[in-house]
Amino acid sequence: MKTDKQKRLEAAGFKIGTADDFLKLTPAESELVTLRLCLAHDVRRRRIALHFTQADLARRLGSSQSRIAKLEAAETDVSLDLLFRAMFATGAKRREVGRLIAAV
Amino acid sequence: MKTDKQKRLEAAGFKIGTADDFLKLTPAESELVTLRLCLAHDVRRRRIALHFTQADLARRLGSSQSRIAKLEAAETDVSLDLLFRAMFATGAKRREVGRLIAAV
DNA sequence: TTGACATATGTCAGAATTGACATATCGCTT
DNA sequence: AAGCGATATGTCAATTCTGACATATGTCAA
Repeated sequence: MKTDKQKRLEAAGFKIGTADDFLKLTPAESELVTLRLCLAHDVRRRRIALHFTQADLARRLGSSQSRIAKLEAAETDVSLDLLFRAMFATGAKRREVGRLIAAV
Repeated sequence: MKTDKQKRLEAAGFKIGTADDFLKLTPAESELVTLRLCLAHDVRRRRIALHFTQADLARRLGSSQSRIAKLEAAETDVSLDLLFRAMFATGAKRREVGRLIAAV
């Protein structure tokens, strides 16, 4: 879900850093980018806390190690669906996920 | 993102109601279904509160009226990506979305 | 070094999701 | 009843996302 703006900038040689909206993203776009980043980060955090390898989590999800690597790197071809399924596959409940998302 | 179990049951003539896991869903599946339902419901609630028609919201999202109808009905071919983009397009912030998701 | 294990990166054909469109149905006013 | 605006439902070609695979890179111990 790469925006046109992101595509243009990346074509020009720029990369998205951890900061969010120093590019002129609409508020909605910015919220979405941040959401993806914090989910990706938390999947990794939770996976490691469980002493799972990426392959372990992939097996649990019916996915593959390479896709988990991309997911944790928040690559643009990873869907929110997969991110949430990964969260839930690490045992997260809605309450925890909600708290994560709500955190400023 | 229809699970095999859901597919089997629906093939046998059953329909998913508003209740969640009276079918034998794994906890992860159940969390995902509930998440989708409450997002879909809240998009409609927020849209109506803004006095938007489905077509209005669709325009704002670069989508179409029919897709918004499907989204609000939580049809299975609607992605979480679209659900979240719709939430943000109604002006929701992560904090509100998080609270919604965390709510029991 | 070598080997073993974990993670990263690139590719691709198949699957899922998309917006667009047509059309049906509903609710409401005249 | 007829007209109108809003919503629902079905279809489909194009786009996006997917798991699988190959392979590269990194890390650590023997």
